[in-house]
Amino acid sequence: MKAGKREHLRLEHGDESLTGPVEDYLKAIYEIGRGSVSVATNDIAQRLDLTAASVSGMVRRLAEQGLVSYERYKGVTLTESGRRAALRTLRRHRVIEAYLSGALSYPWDRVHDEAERLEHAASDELVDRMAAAIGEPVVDPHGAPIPSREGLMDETEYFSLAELGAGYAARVVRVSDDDPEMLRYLGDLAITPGSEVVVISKAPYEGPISLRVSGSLLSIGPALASQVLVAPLINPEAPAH
Amino acid sequence: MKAGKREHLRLEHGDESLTGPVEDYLKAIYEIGRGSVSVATNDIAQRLDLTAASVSGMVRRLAEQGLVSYERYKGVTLTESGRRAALRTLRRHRVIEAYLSGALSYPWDRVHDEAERLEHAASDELVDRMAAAIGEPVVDPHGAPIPSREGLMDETEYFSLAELGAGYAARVVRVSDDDPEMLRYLGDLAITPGSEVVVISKAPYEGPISLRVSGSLLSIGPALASQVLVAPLINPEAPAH
DNA sequence: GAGGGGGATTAGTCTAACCTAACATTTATC
DNA sequence: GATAAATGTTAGGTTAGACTAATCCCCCTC
Repeated sequence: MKAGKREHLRLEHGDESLTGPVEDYLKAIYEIGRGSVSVATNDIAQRLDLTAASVSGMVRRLAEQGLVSYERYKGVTLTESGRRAALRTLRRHRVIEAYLSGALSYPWDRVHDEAERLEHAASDELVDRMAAAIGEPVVDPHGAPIPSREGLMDETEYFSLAELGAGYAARVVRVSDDDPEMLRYLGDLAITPGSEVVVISKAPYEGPISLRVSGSLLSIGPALASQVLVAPLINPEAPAH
Repeated sequence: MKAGKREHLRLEHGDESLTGPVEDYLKAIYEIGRGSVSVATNDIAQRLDLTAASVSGMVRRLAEQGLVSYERYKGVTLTESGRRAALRTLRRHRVIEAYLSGALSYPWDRVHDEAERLEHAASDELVDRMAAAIGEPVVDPHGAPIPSREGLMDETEYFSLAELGAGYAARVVRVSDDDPEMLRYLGDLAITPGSEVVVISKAPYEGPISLRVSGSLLSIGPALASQVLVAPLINPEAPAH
């Protein structure tokens, strides 16, 4: 059913040395639970493309290591130490993405996969040097915020483009980063962090959304629109949900 | 006795996807045997800091994968495919070292350890971009030759500074790269690839070697001198062995 | 050609992380 | 409040790669 055999590597760059898979679990738990909410094991399994049984096993080990708190059949929550580790990995990942894009002209649809591997091998020193070399970026190429060295991250939540009402203008702040094909498509449409969009109309019943983006008119489906986070512009009141 | 538990990671960046440990074995076999000579399992064990038993087991697996040819109690030799894989890893390692040093100002005594981890995670595309970004270097910061994309490497052999006779001048071409403390010391002495040394005198019975390096006089032991490879200058005949 | 010494191998364990299949628990529904 | 559906967990197996302890094989010496 699943990806099959795969092996692991204990990381030894600096701190407490977690394995690659452990870092991936912590990152997933953080991202699903937005840092604090309790997370279902099945959701972790889905995100990491593993079986639920594997996650149950790993989660128990994470609890033994004090990285999560966990009660059977209830969810999983990061402990303070797990949270710090997750943010450290997240910082590595996003700094690497930003560096690949900024310093080595990597196309934005390919930085994610490369960073996914490098984040487990790069030392904190390397990551800090990368960050310094490109001017201490605060977001990655997809607009995701980069945690600080100290483990602080901007946790502002944004509307998705799908939630924006007709007539409203907004600035794209972030797009989801793990589907290269989708990223290429968004890039073609000029829907990238920083660009300005105006919702011209929204067809009912999950219908297409018409937009103006940098002068041109285009139309996208709600599934895609929901992957684009925006900050509303000008309009005094927040758009209706 | 040894380093204990450690886990592994299947690499999936591009080619045939070897595990980190497998890449390390192939690299070690290549470096010990200079690419073609048959290598003793114990020598591999020593270099990788593993037990001989572990190496025996792994070498059998490598043979099954067609990466080495191996007959029990005889040595191990890389097959063509193993040789290619070794050179690919060596290229990754050295390009990364050169990049860290050239683009991120990493000190030369720390690039080795960082590259040792990154070489298993970086894709060939990333390595090629790094190489391009620093002008396609042909040697790493310690003077070791970088294999080409096509898997060709300069295999010139050099004398060590310990073999150089009194009175001879030479240019340092390469120093061994895996001992950070030694590298810092060599750096302090200005014994780095490209610098010119003259052997003033050599005390007998493994005694100290007096040198002139960039104007200053200094004296080093033969153990250190043997870690420094040089190309003789001017003098018509090769120095006596 | 009979030992010995040292290098190399096998035998048997261990661990992390995964899997499938079977079972348990919680939640939702009537 | 019983039962079905959904969700989660255990049991047991696999793999790569390491380890220790015990043994084997080659070759060198006498």
